[in-house]
Amino acid sequence: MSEVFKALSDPTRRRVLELLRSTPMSAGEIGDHFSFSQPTMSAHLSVLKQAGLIEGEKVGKQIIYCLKMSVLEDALMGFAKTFGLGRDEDARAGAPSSAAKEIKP
Amino acid sequence: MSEVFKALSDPTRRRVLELLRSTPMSAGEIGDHFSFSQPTMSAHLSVLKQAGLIEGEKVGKQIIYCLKMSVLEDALMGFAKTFGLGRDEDARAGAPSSAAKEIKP
DNA sequence: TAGTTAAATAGCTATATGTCTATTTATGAG
DNA sequence: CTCATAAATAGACATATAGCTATTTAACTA
Repeated sequence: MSEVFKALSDPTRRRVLELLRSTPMSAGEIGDHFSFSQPTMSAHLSVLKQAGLIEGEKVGKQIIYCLKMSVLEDALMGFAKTFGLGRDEDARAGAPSSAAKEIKP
Repeated sequence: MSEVFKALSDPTRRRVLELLRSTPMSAGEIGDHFSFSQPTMSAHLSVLKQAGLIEGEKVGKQIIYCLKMSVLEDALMGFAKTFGLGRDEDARAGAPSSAAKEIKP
C-alpha cells in the first residue's frame, strides 16, 4: 500500500503508467518518452515493479513491461472505499462528512 | 498531485486521515493515537496540510484539524478516472485492458 | 505579570530518493 | 568466438524524509 502510493508520488512514474495503459512496451521504448538516462529510467521501472504496478517479461534482449491494472485498481479503489469514495456505496462506519447524501430524511 | 500521493505514502499519515474521517480533532488529540513525539506528529500534519488534505483552524490554544474530503476525492478519483477506474465510466481513450467490459460486440 | 499549556520551529542525525557515469550481464548476430 | 545491443547493477552525490531533543511562539489562567 505504502509502496504503491510512493510509486505514484513521482510524476515520471505516473506518466510511465499512463504510457503502459495503452500497450505493453519495452524498457527502451518507455525510455524514449523521457530525457533521463537509461539507468534512471531503469530505477523508476524498478520502483513500479516493486510496488507490483507493472510486470516485466524478457523477450529476446528486451524486457516488455505491462501495467498490472488490477493492482492499481485494488490499491486506489480499496483505499478510496475506506473513505466512502469510489461509488454510491456508503462507507458503513464513520462520517458522511463532505458531499451531502441526505436522501433519506 | 504528487504532494497528495507523497502524503498518502506514509502509513501514519493515512491513519491520521482515517482518524479525521470520523470527526475534526486537535493536534494533541491526534497525537494521542500515536507514540511519536509531538514535533514528529506536527511534521506529519504539516505534510498533510501542505498537500491540502487537511485544514487547521486555531481555537484557543489548540488547532483543530479537519479532513478536506473533497481534495482527497479529487486527487484519488481524478487519477483513477485517467485509468478508466472509479465507476462504470469508460475512459474515452486508450486501452480497456484488465477487467472485461465487452458489452458491445 | 508570571506561569502553564498547545503547537510550531530550529537544529541534528540517519536513511531514502533521484539523478548521473561507468560497468556488468544477457542475448542475439556475424 | 567476437561484437553489438538492451537492460540491470555499482557507486557517487545532492537533496529529501522521518525521527529526535530543545526552544520558541501563542494563548489562556491565576
